[in-house]
Amino acid sequence: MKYPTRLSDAVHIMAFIALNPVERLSSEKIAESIHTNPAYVRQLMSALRKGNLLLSTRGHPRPELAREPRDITLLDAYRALEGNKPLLHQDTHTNPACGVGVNIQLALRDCYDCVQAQAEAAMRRITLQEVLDRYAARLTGLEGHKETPNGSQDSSRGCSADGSADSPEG
Amino acid sequence: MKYPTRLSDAVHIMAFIALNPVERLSSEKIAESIHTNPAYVRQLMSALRKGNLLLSTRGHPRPELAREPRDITLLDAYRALEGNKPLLHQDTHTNPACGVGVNIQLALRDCYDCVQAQAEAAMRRITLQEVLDRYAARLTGLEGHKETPNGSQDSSRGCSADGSADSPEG
DNA sequence: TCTGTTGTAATAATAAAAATTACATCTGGA
DNA sequence: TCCAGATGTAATTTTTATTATTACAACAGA
Repeated sequence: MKYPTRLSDAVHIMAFIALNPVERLSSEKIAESIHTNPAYVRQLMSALRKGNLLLSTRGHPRPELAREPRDITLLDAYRALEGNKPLLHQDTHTNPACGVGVNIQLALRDCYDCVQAQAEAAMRRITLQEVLDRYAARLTGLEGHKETPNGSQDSSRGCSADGSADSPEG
Repeated sequence: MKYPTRLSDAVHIMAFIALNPVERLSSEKIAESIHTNPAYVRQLMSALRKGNLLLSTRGHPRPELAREPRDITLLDAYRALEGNKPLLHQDTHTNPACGVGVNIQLALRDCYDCVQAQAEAAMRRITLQEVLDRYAARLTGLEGHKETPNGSQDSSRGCSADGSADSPEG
């Protein structure tokens, strides 16, 4: 760290809950898996709860997902944790006396909105179920090496970037 | 701040150079517009130079773009500044003894790669020329309120997110 | 009541980003 | 050649978002 890992940790929490629907699941137990502390886990769970993704009650170590994994998207989690915070950040401290600079940043905002929209569209297509499927595929892959064993969602959909593959700058 | 604004500042620098092809342009002058210090500007310029986006020589206050604005994409700048750093970060500090946690993060990586690919595709479609066009549109918009006055690239292309518009979580 | 847990606030520690300082090196002109 | 002004770059400090930690009231269940 210290790059933000809230989204990763939040998905971790939800996946962990989905994978342990039966047994007691305290924030301490989850924290052990993430290798962090229980209070941080509870903070993330609090955000997920406010985002209507998680159900949990005080003093009761049995958190539940509020919806089916296939109805929880990465974007849902992102919104719950980050609100409307963008992935790319403008510089809002340019010289106000320099109209050129101000307008360049404003022009950039339109462009960043494009990038944000595409990224969010991708996040909206990724469900918790897909993460779980990929997780399961990894586990079986360690022994048999099959693809998407339960395929409740098309995990092999791929994600071709319509602008073609990565090009060497030149 | 302190969200990263390197990309924004780098685009600012390139746009500023494109808009001032004639006069002397010292790093101090550019820094004035960004409202930062010359050394930071030179650091960014150094990265852009190494990315083959900028030409400049020691002691010579006349930086030039290495390519036409329409041949410089946002992704080019991103690569020059950030290399392969992703927009979303995995948590690489999960408990190694917890196979569940490890594999969840690995499953997440595949998903993040999707998001990254879409975001980069969007960045690849945005050129410096488009930023300049939007800048020009803003300036004229302040008086006449016209759209894309010089239209060297279709600035009004828009950026529909194929996953449909933003949905209220529910 | 007692133990264990959650929900939440407040504070500290960590680390990435930007700001700053310093200086060797170069250009162009006197 | 010498000087002023600039760049390129390294090193250090400051700032601040993120995570870690501490603390505790409120609640569940036995």
